[in-house]
Amino acid sequence: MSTKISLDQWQALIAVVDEGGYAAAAEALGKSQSAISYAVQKIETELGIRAFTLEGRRAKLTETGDMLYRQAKLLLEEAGRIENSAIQSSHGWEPLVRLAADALFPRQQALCALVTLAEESPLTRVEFQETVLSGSEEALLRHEADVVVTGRVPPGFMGDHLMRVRFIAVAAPDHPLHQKGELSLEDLRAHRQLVIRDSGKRRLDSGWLGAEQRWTFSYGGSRREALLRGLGFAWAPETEVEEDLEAGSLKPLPLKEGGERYGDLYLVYADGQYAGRAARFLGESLKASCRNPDTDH
Amino acid sequence: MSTKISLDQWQALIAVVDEGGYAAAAEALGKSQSAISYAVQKIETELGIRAFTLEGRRAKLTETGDMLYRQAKLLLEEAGRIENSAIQSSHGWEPLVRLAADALFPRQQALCALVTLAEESPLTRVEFQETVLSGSEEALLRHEADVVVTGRVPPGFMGDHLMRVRFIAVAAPDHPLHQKGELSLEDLRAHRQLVIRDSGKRRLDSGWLGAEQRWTFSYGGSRREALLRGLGFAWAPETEVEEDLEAGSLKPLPLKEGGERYGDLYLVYADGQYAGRAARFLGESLKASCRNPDTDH
DNA sequence: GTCGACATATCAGATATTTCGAAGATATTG
DNA sequence: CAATATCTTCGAAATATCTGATATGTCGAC
Repeated sequence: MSTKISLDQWQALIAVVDEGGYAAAAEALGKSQSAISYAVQKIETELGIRAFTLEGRRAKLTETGDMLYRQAKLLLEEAGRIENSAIQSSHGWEPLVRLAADALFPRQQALCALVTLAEESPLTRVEFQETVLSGSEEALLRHEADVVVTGRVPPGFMGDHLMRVRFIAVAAPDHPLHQKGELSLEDLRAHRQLVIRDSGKRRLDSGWLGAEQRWTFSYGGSRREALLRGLGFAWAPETEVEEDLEAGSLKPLPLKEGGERYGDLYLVYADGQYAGRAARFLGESLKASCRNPDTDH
Repeated sequence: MSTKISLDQWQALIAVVDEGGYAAAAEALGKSQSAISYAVQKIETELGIRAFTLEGRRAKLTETGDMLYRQAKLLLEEAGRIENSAIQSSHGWEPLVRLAADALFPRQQALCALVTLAEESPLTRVEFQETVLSGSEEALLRHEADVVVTGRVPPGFMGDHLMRVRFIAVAAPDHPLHQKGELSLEDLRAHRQLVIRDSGKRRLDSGWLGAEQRWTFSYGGSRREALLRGLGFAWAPETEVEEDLEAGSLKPLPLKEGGERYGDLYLVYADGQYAGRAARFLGESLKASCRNPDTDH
């Protein structure tokens, strides 16, 4: 493997782009302009390409330069991550754990696990991202989370089965669908379905059911509002609508067939066997909370 | 971003592991032994960890060191790739294009596109990997291919729809299923199904159909043999069994319902908009061959 | 136990690379 | 056209890395 270009050199290039100029880059990196200039030139001569062109008195990225910038940025992030994880692997708890959980996962259980973690390691900060459909997978692939609860485990990752989620079709009690007695899936097709938008960049249509009309919500809370107002029906995870069912503000649709759908959720560590101590602890807490759902608090 | 450790230092660590010792690593990198020692120590002091322990007179990786080794190896590969792609982005054709195509994709069309590429750029070498199910996705995620034909586009990648594949259930003419007249899916369940093994590390069961018995083949050719001998039935892409159907050595099963299944194939570039010239050309050829399947040769 | 072969650690000086500061080049601004 | 802003260039200085010699420690043989 060649590797003629050092990380410092890539960093110089990145700084020039991010800071908008050689001088600013030098400032940001605590070096002199000429050092930056030297580093960038070195990249250009070593690779035999031009990363910047002098557009007037301003440096402008070339097409090639843009490619290098993006890739190098990932490279540096990767390098930084390795160093951090090294430090954390020997010392105790990492300072930050990022959890990405599919919205299907009961929020209660996630919070419960986070509380358990906080009790064990109060100094570990937490970032909690709620994702929809491909969002959790994406967080994993982009290394934007350390612990992920997802419905699909991408190839190359190990997933622990966490729980099975039961979906039921629900609507407000005064919704027209509740006036018809037993329903077939065909009956649903004619009514408005309320779905939640994929939080991933690539919007996957989950295609639950080919309803003619569908309204899309970016967040479960707003969908619930719409459901309560009778604006449509939805396939919702049992746990999400439990309270509304008890309160009678939502009622399950009386489907003849296919009245239940299931989805599975898996626990995945972004760093596999090298997950940090806090990540591992959080993962175990999540698993525990799925084994004894009664001990919720 | 911290990045206290340089690529050269990581390279030293990697060489020590790969070559089995400091002295050998020095030899391999064309440096002195003390330089290696210095580099590794620098990593250890900067990160405050120990990568090696002296086990007797031999250096042995610690748990932490093992983690670093693996991650650093990826880091260096990444760095090398960036440099290469930079060089290629300005100069013409890259020297190597790696195509990973799902086995569902008609081999004829893949080869046809490769021939077109070879005519245009004879010096570009080609690596062609045939994958099954998650295998193509995995090739993409691990950056083991430049151009991928896959049934599933992982989040974060852009996929062009290439073609729709029609599956039909087939068996040899003398197979018991052909004696029964019209069949339901239930009838299939009782017979042996011949499936192709997922080529990804994580073996996904595609769960086409819950047959009680299934035999798994790692390669389509061997499954065909088994089909011809009447050892079971299979869901096969239309194009794959075309000839056998014409020759009468296989017959489609007369299913009452669900006699057809469909799968979609997408074209994905591993490097997105920065795909090399040859990769792009190959991708376009693949798309063209799907638009005019008649021009095959 | 003592010795030699082997493997890594350490040290001082040599070498290479990176950085700095100042001066130079070029384009924009008023 | 001067004043300003920005990147380049260049020699000198600072820093990091490397080398070769030597130290330390282990293993196995006798």
